[in-house]
Order: sequence, then C-alpha cells, then structure tokens
Amino acid sequence: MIADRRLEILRAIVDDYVATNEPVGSKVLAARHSLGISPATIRNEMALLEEEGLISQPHTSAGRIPTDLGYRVFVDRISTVKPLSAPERRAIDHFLEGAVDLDDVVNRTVRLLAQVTKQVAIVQYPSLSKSAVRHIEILPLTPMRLMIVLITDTGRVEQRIVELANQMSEANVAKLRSQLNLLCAGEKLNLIPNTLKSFTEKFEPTELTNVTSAVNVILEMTIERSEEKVIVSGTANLARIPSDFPTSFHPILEALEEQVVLLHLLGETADGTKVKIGHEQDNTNLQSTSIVTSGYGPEGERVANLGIIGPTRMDYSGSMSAVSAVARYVSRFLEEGF
Amino acid sequence: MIADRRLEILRAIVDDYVATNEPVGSKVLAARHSLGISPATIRNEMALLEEEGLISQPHTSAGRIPTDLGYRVFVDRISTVKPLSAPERRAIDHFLEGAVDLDDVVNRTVRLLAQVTKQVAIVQYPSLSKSAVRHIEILPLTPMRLMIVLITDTGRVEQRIVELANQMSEANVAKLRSQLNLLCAGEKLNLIPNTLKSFTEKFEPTELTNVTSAVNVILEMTIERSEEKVIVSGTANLARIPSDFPTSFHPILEALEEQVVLLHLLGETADGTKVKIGHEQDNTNLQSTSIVTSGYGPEGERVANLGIIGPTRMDYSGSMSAVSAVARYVSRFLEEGF
DNA sequence: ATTTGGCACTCGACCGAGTTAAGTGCCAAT
DNA sequence: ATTGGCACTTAACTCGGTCGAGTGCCAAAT
Repeated sequence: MIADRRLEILRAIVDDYVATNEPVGSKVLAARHSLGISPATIRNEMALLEEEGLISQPHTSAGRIPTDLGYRVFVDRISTVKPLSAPERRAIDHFLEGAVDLDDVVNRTVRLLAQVTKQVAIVQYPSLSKSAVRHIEILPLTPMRLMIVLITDTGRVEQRIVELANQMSEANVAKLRSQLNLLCAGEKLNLIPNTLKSFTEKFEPTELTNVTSAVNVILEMTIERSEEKVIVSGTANLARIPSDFPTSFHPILEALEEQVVLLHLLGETADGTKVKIGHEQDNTNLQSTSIVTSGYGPEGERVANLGIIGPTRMDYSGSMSAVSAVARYVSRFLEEGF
Repeated sequence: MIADRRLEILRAIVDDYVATNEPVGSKVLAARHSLGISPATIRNEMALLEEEGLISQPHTSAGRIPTDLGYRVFVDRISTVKPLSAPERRAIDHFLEGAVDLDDVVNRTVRLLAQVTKQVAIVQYPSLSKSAVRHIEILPLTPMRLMIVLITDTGRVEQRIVELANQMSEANVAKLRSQLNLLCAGEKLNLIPNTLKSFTEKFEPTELTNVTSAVNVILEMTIERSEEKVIVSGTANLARIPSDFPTSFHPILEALEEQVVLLHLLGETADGTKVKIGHEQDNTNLQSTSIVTSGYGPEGERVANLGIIGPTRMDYSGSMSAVSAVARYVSRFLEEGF
C-alpha cells in the first residue's frame, strides 16, 4: 500500500539472496540494483520490513534474509511470471513424445520436472477414485486361479490374482466378465462398491463363493489398494548445495520416502499452481523447504497433482512457471490418449 | 599364513572402526579386545599390516583405519556369519505375508532390506529375458485400439496399447489371441522374437497390417522395453551419519538415480552373496561405498539380484546375513506362487 | 628371538586473544 | 524525507600455544 518502494526492496533482497545464498546488506543492495536510493534510506526501509516480519538478520552484524512470510509476500504480490528459457520450453514440448503407457508418462514427467527445476520432483498417479473403469478383464490362469485386470480411463492398469475355492468353467468366467463390464464400464471407481452391492444375486448358488471372492478382490482394488501412488525423482538435488539445509537433510530424505507424507504434501487436487512455504508446512521435518504444486488432468476435473520441493530459498518464479507448464503439457497429452 | 595373529588384529581394527567410526590406536585396541598382547607388540604388527596395504593412517598422529584391501581380506578370510537378531528374523519371516502381486513383493522387499540393514536397498525385478510367457491377453479397447497384456511366470505384468490401421473384428482378435498363446505360452521371453518370426504368415493379407503392428508391440515389450527394472529404498540412510561421506554425497545420490548404474552395480545374476568394496567398484562416484548383493529366484536359475549399498565402513557380516536371508525368503515365496 | 616398557617426536584438535570486515542504528546536516 | 558520517556489534579469520593421542624406535626383559 504505502509500501510500494518497500516491496521493491523486498524483491531485491529475495532476488539477491536466492542468487547468492548470503544475507544481503544495504550497501550491496544499493550497488547491484539501481534503485535511486542511498544505503542509509534502504536501511530505514529494511528496519520497517523487519518490523513487519518479512525479513530478519541471522545476527547483528549480518545482512538480512527473507523470512517465510517475506517469501509469501514475494510470491503473492511481487513475483512476476518468469518465461521459461528456450531450451526448457523445447524440453517440455517434447519429453512425452513416444511415451508408451501411463508408467512411462509419469516417469518421464517426474524426471523432466526434476531436471528443469533442479529440485526434487513429485508426481502423483491419476487418482483411482477420480478415474472411471474402462474395462475389467478376467483371465483364468489355472482352473482355480484368476487374474483380474482393471483398466481405467486415465490409463492406470491394476492387476491382482484370486485363488478360487472351486473350479470355474470358461463359460462362467466369460459370463462374469461380461456382467462385470456391463455394470462397471464408464463408472467412476469410487462408485463401484455401490454398483456391485447386489451383483452376486445374479449368480447361481454353486458359483457364489467364486464370484464373491472375485468381486471382493475388485472392491479391494478400487478402495484399499494403494489408492494414491506417488513417485519422486531428483533427490540428489537436495544435496547439491549443502548449505541449503544446514542441519543435515536426513529428516528430509526420510520424509520423502513416506508415501503418506508425499500425498499430504501434494494436498487436495485442484486447479492452479499453489505454493507452500517453510512453516506453512505442518510436517516439522520439512519446515526448511517449500513446495510448488499444480493439479493436472482434464480441465475442471483434475485427476492428480504434481510438483517440486526445494529449499525455501528457491527460485519461486522459475519453479512455478516450470511446474505449471509441465502440468499443462501432461494434461493435454493425457486428454489426447496415447 | 604366518599372519594368524595379525589377522586377529585386523579383525579387531575393523570391528572397532566400524563401531566407533574413529581411527583406532594400539592402546584402545589392547584395552577393548583382550588379546593377550601389549600395545607395543600391536604397534609392530600394525606396521606390518600397513606395509601389506591392509590398513593406513589418516595422519601421523592418528590411529589406523582399514583400507579397501583390508576390508576385502576381512570379508574373505576373517568375518564369520553373524546370526540375525530375533526381531530381524521375525521381520524377515513375515514381511511378505499377504503380498498381493509382484509389485507388492518387490516393494516390501526393498523396504524391509533398507530397514533391517540401515542401508540403501536395491531390488531388481525378475529379469524379463529370464522369464517365460504365462499368458498374452489382447483386449479391444475400441475397434481401432488394442491393449496387449503380457504376463510372465515370475509375476511381471506389462501392458501396452496399439493403434491399428484398420478396424479389427472380435473374431479376429480372438484368433490372434489364441494363436499367440498357442505359440508363446511357456516360452522364455528372449526366444519370443524367434518364435514369432514367421507368425504373420498364418493370417490373411487384409489382416496383415493389424497383426503386424500387434506383433511388433509384443516384440518391443520382450526386448526393448525396460528390460531390467530396479527400485531403491532407504536413501535417507546415506545421510544418517554425515561423516561417512566426508565429501558431500551428492554424487552418490545422483548415481543411485540412474537405472543403468544400479543395474551395473548389481552385476550379473548369479548364486551366492557377493561383496564389492570401495575401489573395486568402477563407478568413480561410488568408490567410497561397498555393495552387498545376492541373486534370488528358483534354485539354479536365479532371475534377478537384490542387495544393499553403504559406506565402505559397514557391518559386512550383518549386511551379508541380512541380504542372503532376504534373498532366500523371497525366492521361496516366489516359488510358491502368490 | 620375541615381547615389552619407556621415551622422544609428530601432528591434528582445541583454546584464547587479537584483528578484520561487513553491516547496523542513530543523529545531525541537507 | 534523504543522506553522509560515525560509533558499535559481532561472526569469521588468523596466529601462537598447549594438549593429547598415537607412533616408531630402542634397549631391557623374558
């Protein structure tokens, strides 16, 4: 508001600190950024910024560094969209060419994201509950053993083996398959339990135990099983600049190995690019990091999230551009089908 | 040979150094391990051990630490099989209970291994070329698009989508499916290209383009595609003891993200437990680490490797016991089928 | 002939004092 | 309101000295 110039100074501090990783003082600030202003004036403004809690000094005789709140103000009010470099653009525009299945897409995406942002990248598989059944296949492996394959419209393929109590004839398998597909095809996965509630009624008592075990497995697949799946790449980037995480990053690596933590980190799937900074995170192991996420999938009904995680001292503009560009590209690719 | 007592001293040095992570001197050695021998004598022996290249001192006024060669002698000639602790045994005996498919097995295994050894664990999926076809399934997703699912006897399931040039009738799909299975079932995957060489001859010209694309995809699946797949867990353990890797472990993390490197690390699939120590490794980024690996799969025809990687200063006995116990257990589990 | 105690020597780790340089806050002048 | 000047603070660095762990070697002991 009143603080137009003050914000300009905050921007300068953030820019400089991100670039150099050293607390920035009034003198260098005046020198590097040509604000038509003397170091003394800057000092006054910095005192105010500090009062507002946007910057702080590690110790009396050092320069200032942005606080989490400072970064927050930076991303919300100051940062501009940084256009991606030509090579980055080019990489993003082609990285999925020739991708062969969903695994391939997700793997390539997470690698690309890590490479472009030089941070740790996280990509969530399209959430099962938000996908719909494209096909359910039943394969008799032996007379007493079926493989059930569930294919979703987002390209996920889950398979599972069922042991049967009794033999099951080819004909009955075929019947089971067609009935299942009739009922389930096109249905969202989270509705399947409902859809199948009275399914077994259509079968003769002799078949009942077998059909029930098969159906139970399908229900497990749609609910219990690894409902959400996440993969990570580029953890090496954490160690790139050791000073980024002064107190060993063991806890950070540990956190990144927990699916639960990652899912929580990505948060609710939604439109747009979101940023969580330092202590806004509630996982105490990750309060020295920031997370940039974005939903992806068809417009209006995002099916999953992807993002990056890095030190709070991070190039927010660049990361946000990269994350949202990648999300856009993946969405487009998925919509076209493979 | 002559060196019976000398080896005993080497063992003591290794044990102590592994336990304390500090160069060990003659005095503490005499104190902690009750060898009936004075520090002075130990010093003499140590001088010899150093001449043989088995130990070295970081600087003149420090104790000795084992060299890579020292560790090598230790594992080859001195180390005894360390029985696993009761809780470890228990963990290993149950960790696969209720595993639901191959992904599940591999994931649980890699986690367990990382947890038990407190090192980075690596598990390779059963190698495709060493597996045999159990079943090939063909699903018409749309009239112009097929999904091909390949199921191996090791439990791997690979799927892929083919775009067709022309429509393909249900009947033709069924024919293709049954012909394929007739030919391929039970066949080792690396023989499939051979098996399918003259496959297309059996089809009418009108079907030819479609059948050819389908067959090509199958060939891709058996050869090109991610022939070997590896997963890693417990990277956080690298950072547990920072002093283990004095010069940042960025390069190590980086190496561990490369599938190629991991595969090379695991080496040829073979029986028995193998150890590679420090510079025996040819990847320069990993010369401060040691690797313990073991093949797993049916007796005599191991289908893949698993293992752990950690600092050269590592509990070799314990790691070897754990790796081989886990390998044994997984082998047994896979043989029983799910 | 091997083992051992003694001893002089080396060298990193640690400590404290002094110096340096970066940065601040405040005040008086513009 | 802005600025130059100045006194003040404090981490980082340097230097000399001490300490202690550990060694190698030698002469004595077994």
